[in-house]
Amino acid sequence: MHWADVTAQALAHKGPKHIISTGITPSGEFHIGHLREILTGDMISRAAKNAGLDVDFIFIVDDADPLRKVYPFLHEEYSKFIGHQIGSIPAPDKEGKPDINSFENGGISYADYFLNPFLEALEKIGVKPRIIKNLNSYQSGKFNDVSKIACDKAEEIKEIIERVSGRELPEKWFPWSPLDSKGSLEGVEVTGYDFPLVYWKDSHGVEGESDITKGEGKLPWRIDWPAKWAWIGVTCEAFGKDHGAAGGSYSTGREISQLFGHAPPQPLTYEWISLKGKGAMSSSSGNTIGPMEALELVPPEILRLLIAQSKPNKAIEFDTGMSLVNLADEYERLISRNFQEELSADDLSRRKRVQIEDAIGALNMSKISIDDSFETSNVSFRHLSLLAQTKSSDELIWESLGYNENNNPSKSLIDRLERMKLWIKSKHLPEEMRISIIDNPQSETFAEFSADELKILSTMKKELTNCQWNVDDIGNAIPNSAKSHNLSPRIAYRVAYLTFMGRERGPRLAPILVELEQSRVVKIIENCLSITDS
RNA sequence: GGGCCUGUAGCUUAGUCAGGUAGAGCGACGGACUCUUAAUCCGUCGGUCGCGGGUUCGAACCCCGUCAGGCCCGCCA
Repeated sequence: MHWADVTAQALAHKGPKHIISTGITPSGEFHIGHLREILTGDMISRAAKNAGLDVDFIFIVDDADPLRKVYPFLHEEYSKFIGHQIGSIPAPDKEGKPDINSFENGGISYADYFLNPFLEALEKIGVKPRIIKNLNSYQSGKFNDVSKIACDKAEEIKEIIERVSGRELPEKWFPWSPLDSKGSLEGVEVTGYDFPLVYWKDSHGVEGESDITKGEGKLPWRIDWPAKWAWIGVTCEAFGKDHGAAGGSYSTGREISQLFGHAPPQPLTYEWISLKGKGAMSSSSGNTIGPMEALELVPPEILRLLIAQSKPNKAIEFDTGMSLVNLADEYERLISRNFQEELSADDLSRRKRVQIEDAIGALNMSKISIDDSFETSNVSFRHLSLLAQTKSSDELIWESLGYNENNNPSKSLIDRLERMKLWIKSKHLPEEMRISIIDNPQSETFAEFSADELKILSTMKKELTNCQWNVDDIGNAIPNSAKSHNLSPRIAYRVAYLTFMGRERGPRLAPILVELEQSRVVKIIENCLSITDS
């Protein structure tokens, strides 16, 4: 059973109606690590729907959180906004400076600046959550009841956090962070509470009051989270391992949730996604691949497959090179499998059955829409990469794939080609996939050539010198150079790849060679022969 | 210091909750297609299940210990 189905089954035991939640703070650029948060929730939702449950899938945008510091991608001018809520401060301009002018004239906030592109990416990936913005929720009174309970039960909450997390809270600790005289949540000391007012003194020595029913502050994270569960009615939430550890915010949250009269949600902890060889993904270090950037390179199904095929508690190492190629290949293998036939095999072991079912589950989770059927494209990722690198126009590519005026390529195939072209142009294309002709071959490559191989190379030169310069004749010339010596064409291909590309295997040579000048190709072989002669 | 998660073939992993012959995919290797060679098909190789102990007729799985990596215990999600 797919991991999402396992969670869905646990939910089914609890009741027929569920609110599945995810949440992210838009404090900087989103990356595909954030995608795991959303997709994990999305996949549970999908599995729960398949199980016949009534599901509401939500994405809480934590834009009531304060700006923690001036991140490397921000201008120093942001230092005056430290501690201010990211939903109420200006978005950065091109230089990373706060665009105060624009913000005051109805421009977007810091939080929306980072959130909006992510929402666009989500749409392409087929994720359609109900968006709940935290700051607005506080301001519109959604938190009123839970905030009152929290403040009324301050001592109980303090006891839970100190006992469960094992840390000591300050004497003056209070479960409400008021906004100070400048609009910051930092350095404010609570001096009293009389519902609905919390009295405070800030770091500038100013005293004031905060109405907890008007969003003049917020609950600290460890209370804010279970408070959201309570007022929204969250029954299931996937969260990162930072929250999942014992003594972490889920541990304290599940107890605090009871104070609000709400059963804690079904948890699912997921691991980080790291960039291969570069450690955890992190917005501040610039060590990121954004969801939009990833979507420019691969179709959304493949991004979904990345998340779907790994169990949540497994760390994912991601890179935009061969990992993506392999993932794309994996996807193509999956869609071309005949699961019904595999499942109906007589000697099917239990293990095998589970594996097939997991594969079906992962594939279903990779669909953009639940109703999508799969399109078998008949062209592999690698083949498309070859065509995109060798053909001079799209028309020639479609022609090569057998399309014509009466038989047009599908929209998704056209999209794939566009992405492939971007990928080839980008820095992400792995060397292994890049097609390059070696004009001046390295002598080491030929040191081990056998007498047979040398004979073939020599014959190949003659064949290529004399043949017509078209795909068919070139295609025949290579195997013929072996056949004329009664040798396997396989050897001729090996020789040809080593000669022209410096490797043992590769894409079909004729379509590549035909793009080069005949004299240049012959010259390459001559160069090789002169090396091997000496 | 205390706690949680992860460790299975060269790589990605299933199996751990309910102990019963370690199972896939990729790669590698070999062969076939008498040849559209990054293709397809067939086959082969490959595992002291991190390590040590214990329980058991039987342990990847349960228990104890230990090593390695990650995370939490700071209003850093």
